[in-house]
Amino acid sequence: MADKATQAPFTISQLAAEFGLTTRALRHYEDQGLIAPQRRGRARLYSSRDRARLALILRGKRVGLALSEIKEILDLYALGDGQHAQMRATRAVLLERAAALRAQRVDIDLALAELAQGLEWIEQRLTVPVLALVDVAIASAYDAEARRRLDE
Amino acid sequence: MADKATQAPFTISQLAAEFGLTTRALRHYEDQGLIAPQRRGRARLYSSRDRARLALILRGKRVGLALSEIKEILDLYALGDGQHAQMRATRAVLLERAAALRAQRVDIDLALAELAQGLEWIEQRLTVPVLALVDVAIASAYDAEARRRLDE
DNA sequence: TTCATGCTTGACGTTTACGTAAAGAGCCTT
DNA sequence: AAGGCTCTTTACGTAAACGTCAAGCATGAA
Repeated sequence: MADKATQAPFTISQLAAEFGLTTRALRHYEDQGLIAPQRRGRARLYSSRDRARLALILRGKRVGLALSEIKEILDLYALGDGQHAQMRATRAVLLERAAALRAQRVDIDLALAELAQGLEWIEQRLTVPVLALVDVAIASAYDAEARRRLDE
Repeated sequence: MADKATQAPFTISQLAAEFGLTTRALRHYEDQGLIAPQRRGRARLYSSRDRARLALILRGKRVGLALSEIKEILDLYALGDGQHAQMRATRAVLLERAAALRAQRVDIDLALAELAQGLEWIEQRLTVPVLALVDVAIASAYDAEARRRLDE
């Protein structure tokens, strides 16, 4: 019944391996106050609770939260008083993040559109046989702008 | 006919203002070998050609190219020999960028989906009247995982 | 001549999330 | 006792694109 491989107290390298992280990353999270495993001597011992906490941290990372933001949320729940207040605060953070992500998405779409234009421009010059040199001279937006005035 | 305000040779601050950049940024582009205006004494004088080049640089930035990548493309066209070869190289870079952007968009979508889940989770706990505490206890994925085994 | 501006070249600082040594401690095995 | 392995702390390094002084020329106006 009891798994022997990954049980109760985990060493840092066990947890790192399980989540595909480096031990450095885990120590870093600790440095930043995101997690604080017990010690047996100096060595860290991660409990299941710590493991769950780490899972939350990684969730935060996946949605693009900074470690500092994740810490804020985690700290909120540490207080554990007015549940609703914490939830509302967390919701605010997440909504902000969602808005930021959507904004990023828009930027990406714009960038893709501009890229498509550039590619189209190039594709034409690569496709059109040497005959259509006229078109090239006309359609060239870049060159047009660059050559309109050749001062200096 | 001739605009007096922004004409032929531009000073660094003029160009910066026109494109909404800082002079530092322009000097940085120069440091990185992206542009090289003439000098009158030590002062930089940007020609229309430089201005067009800067416009291209900013295009590159908008689509998410690194300055080093923009430089590569620019350098390619500086050679000016086999046109097609340059275009193909540029196309390759742009296609790569497009692929990267699409990948980023997928990541964002995944993040948004995960965020939506988290928000839903929170929203329920905020909405559901105190009566449905049972549901709370059952549905809680995070808590379920965290509480299943409270070792230590 | 003296100022105010605007330009110049260094050159270190910033941000984020770790990477990468370096040097040592603790524990188990041979 | 000597390795060998995993753990520890300390601390500088990294990447990108500039930001932010600092200190000094240069030029046109007063």
